[in-house]
Amino acid sequence: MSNPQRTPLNAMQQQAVDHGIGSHFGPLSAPLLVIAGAGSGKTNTLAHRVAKMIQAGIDPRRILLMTFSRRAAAEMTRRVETICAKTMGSAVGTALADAMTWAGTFHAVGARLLREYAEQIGLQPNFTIHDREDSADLMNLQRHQLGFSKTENRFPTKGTCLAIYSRVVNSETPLEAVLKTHFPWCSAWELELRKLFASYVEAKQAQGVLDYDDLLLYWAQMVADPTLAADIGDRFDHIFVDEYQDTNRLQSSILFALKPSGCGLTVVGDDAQSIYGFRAATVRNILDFPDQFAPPAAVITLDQNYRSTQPILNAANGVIGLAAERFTKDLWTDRQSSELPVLASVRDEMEQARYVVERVLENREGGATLKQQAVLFRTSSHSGHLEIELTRRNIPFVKFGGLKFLDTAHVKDLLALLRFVENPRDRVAGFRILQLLPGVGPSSAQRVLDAMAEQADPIVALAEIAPPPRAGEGWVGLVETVQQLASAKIGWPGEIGCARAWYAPHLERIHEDADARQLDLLQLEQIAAGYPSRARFLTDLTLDPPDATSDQAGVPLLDEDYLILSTIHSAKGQEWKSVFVLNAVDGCIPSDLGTGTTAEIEEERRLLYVAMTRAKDNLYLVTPRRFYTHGQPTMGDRHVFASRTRFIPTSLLPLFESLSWPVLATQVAREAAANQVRIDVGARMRSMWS
DNA sequence: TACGATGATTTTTTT
DNA sequence: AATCATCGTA
Repeated sequence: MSNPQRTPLNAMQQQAVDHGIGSHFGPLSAPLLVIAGAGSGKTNTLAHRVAKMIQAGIDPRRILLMTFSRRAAAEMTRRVETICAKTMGSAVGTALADAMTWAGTFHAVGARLLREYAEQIGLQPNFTIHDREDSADLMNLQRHQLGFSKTENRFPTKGTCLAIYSRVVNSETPLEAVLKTHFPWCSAWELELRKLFASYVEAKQAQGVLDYDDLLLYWAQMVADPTLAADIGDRFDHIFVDEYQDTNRLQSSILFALKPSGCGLTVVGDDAQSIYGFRAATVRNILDFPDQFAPPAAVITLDQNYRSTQPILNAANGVIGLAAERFTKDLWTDRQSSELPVLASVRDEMEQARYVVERVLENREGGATLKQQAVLFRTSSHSGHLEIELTRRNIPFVKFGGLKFLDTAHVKDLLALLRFVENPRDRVAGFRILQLLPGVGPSSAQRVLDAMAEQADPIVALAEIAPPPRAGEGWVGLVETVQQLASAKIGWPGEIGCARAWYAPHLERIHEDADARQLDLLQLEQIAAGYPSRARFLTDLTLDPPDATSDQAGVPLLDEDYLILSTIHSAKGQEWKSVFVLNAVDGCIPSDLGTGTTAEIEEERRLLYVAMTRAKDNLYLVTPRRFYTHGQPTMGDRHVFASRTRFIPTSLLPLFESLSWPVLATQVAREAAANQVRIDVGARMRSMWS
């Protein structure tokens, strides 16, 4: 995330910065929508606007800034600080930006407010938060309890159930409609699903547990009460929302409840970059925003791009220009270049990996560091071959998206223990921990948790319960550890060391590669040391997990150079000198899994657009002519022939430089082969007569 | 009741 | 490749 623009603000940017500030509205300006195209200096503009408000006397603690990731929030505050420091003196500027305490994701801000208001809305303040997998596990428990796991026809899996539930909540749409449009193959289960969801909600409440959706849902419910809405809304003079195209109905409901008049509201986004439809985000939020208010919100469009060269923009505009729905703008730039984006055809994914590595190294020779280059892909697994090739050639890389550190079993085990101590009614955590003991399975665990749930103090109850019959000596160790952790005698971060000491022998017993995993846990302990308390650690980690994985355990040091590998989704808001897009073929982009509706296909098109617009100087789209389908029992061959993505039809080809790699492979090979041949013509001639 | 083995079914993207 | 349900065995 370098600064794309060092020149002064352009006219439109300045207008966005100044809107409503210093007018008769005062700093509490009328609502503003900024349509900010890719690379249009959005972050910079927004940071200037925030800084200007602070300079105008607004208390930074009364500014709410909601971004898509914590990383984006941190970047924004950093920029605000720089700007303030320049104009107000560095000490003052830094102090003011430090006071921007309300910067984070919707979910993180929601969690913080809910803890504060817990008592008033009937929540226990020490609630724990379930990540996606914990939620799925709880859903699974209810699914079993209701007997849906042994229906005659297969009942939807826990993941599917959760996805349906989540969409109902986030899109504020009835179950029936959600099933019909997004999960038609589950329509027959509507009645059972309704029952399941009811029981899921009850379980969460009984256990003092919230899932991701609850953070928004409870918040929305809270501000549905006018008194509370006014109370919370008045805490903020101004609310900024970034990436507004990727918010859902629930989020916009919250926003309008906080600021019903729209005064003090700035939202920023780009309708052409809406790529989170699968999370119930709707592009309507941004398109309909102006008309929510009377008079309508002001709209300012930033369409000058400071990032990419004109040929890259031409290609990107070409792709998005074929969208079914017309978009609000075309991007343009001053950055001329004679280099067209490359469309490289390679034999298969192996060749693709080699091609990318060759180009990356070549670029490095040309002066670009590894960090200035990124490889993007639709699905996490698409980078598999590349990762192997990079490892083989000792090129360091960091991967964003896909499987994470926190999703590994051993990390989850350790966190579950801490969460169980934090909230002993959290059955998913308890279930997991209890079953780590040899001789304890689902039913023993169930019994223990039932007995704990009945008592006022579950921790005390745990010590008094008769141990499960086959739990053995491990039982005492667990009980003692839990009590010790709960007693608060050790304190934070010492507790995690204690938890790890208990877990170590189990890790040893369960996993072959215990040593490598042990290192992960040590790293977790390091991370834990940076948090003030157990509660904060658990909350922050689930809401903002470290999102990178690399070939080594842990992320390389900051001063090391490494190549970026990322899913397109995780690449949002970022930019690199050179960008490679893997598998630009039908079946990958668009993914053949979700090409049911036109809306889904359109989202895939925008995904390619997002990927292309990350590039500053060089863009390479790679298309393997065939790739191997792993897993699915495809009839006969395990590979499938691929064709160029449908989003780049022949009419767009002039915008690219098409090439095949390895260059002239067959020709070179033929020449080489011809060179190898040695025949003795003379001998043949002689033998003709013998 | 715990737990390993076997056979069937499968969605990707993330706070 | 991975997960889930069910069955057989201790």
